[in-house]
Amino acid sequence: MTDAPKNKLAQDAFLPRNTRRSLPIALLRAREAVMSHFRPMLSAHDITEQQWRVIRLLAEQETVDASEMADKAFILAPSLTRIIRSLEERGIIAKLKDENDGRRVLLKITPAGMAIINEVAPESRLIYDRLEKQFGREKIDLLLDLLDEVSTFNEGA
Amino acid sequence: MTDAPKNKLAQDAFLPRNTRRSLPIALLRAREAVMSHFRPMLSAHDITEQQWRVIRLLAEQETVDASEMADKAFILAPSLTRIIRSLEERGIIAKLKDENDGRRVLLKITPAGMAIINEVAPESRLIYDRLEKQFGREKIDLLLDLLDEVSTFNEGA
DNA sequence: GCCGTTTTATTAACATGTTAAATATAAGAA
DNA sequence: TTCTTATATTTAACATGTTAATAAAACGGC
Repeated sequence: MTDAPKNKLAQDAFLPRNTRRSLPIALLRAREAVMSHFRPMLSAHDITEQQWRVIRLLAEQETVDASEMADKAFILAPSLTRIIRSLEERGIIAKLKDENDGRRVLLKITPAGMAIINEVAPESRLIYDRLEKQFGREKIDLLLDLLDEVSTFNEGA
Repeated sequence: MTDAPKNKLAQDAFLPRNTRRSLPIALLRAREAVMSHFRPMLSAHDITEQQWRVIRLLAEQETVDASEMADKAFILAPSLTRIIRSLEERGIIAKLKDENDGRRVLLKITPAGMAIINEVAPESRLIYDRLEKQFGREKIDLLLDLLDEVSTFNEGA
């Protein structure tokens, strides 16, 4: 107890918190815990988590342009380009041209895509409801509020 | 107002919540908001976020085997294999053999790696402290507690 | 000690994340 | 109109995420 270990870093004050109390890793862990409940179901329908985010937005809104999709599904443009290409090749979504702006790509769900939505959406809802029931609605709302606050205070930096 | 739009999905009850109240996306957004403060600094030191997670754990613990590293840094084994190879090639960490178990890979920081730690750790601490000050320590603690709960209730599924 | 099983790490293959650069179209100023 | 600038998307290049398969070493029963 008298000697401190020689091989420890000198300035403990500068060391980061342990991983369980590190916000970035805690967010990663929590997200993975949640997604682990959804991934097997999505995988059974041959779609990835990100592809599902794209597809389900097209269930809510007839046509969405790529920029709005990237924003709402929180997917970076280069990833979205690849996802769109893949989903289009598989006949799940269709690309349309915007008559008013030749730069934009409009996205639309196909009947095949709608079929996937109608299969996946209820299963997804069930899983989410179960999570909500186990964890508690109020706690989830509180968590969502806090997360929203974290997401929107970037300007002060 | 009399006719509902034809092209809307029939079973609204099955549709997921909007993206701002979707836990998976909310976690993703929050994480990105936090990391956006760290990424430029890490990038200036030519390391990625994941590489930093590996490096900094080696500042706390002399030697760590790959399994423990994967667990604590929350990095999947295949990703870790590549990160270790990259960091070793750059002389930032070293691989050792475990004399008691030929399967295991032990990791150790090098002097070059230690130099990086001594540069990055204080900057990282500053950024985190600023975030903590802006957001509030109690709020962060509450958030961490909630995230930890989310991360550890997997068994019930 | 032998053999089937388990564990640890790596490899393979494909999808996505990330930044920078390129391309095409639109918008605006001169 | 013409030129410059801004915006939307794509491409390129590299890093990581993700699952399945493989390889090698350890373990356990016999």
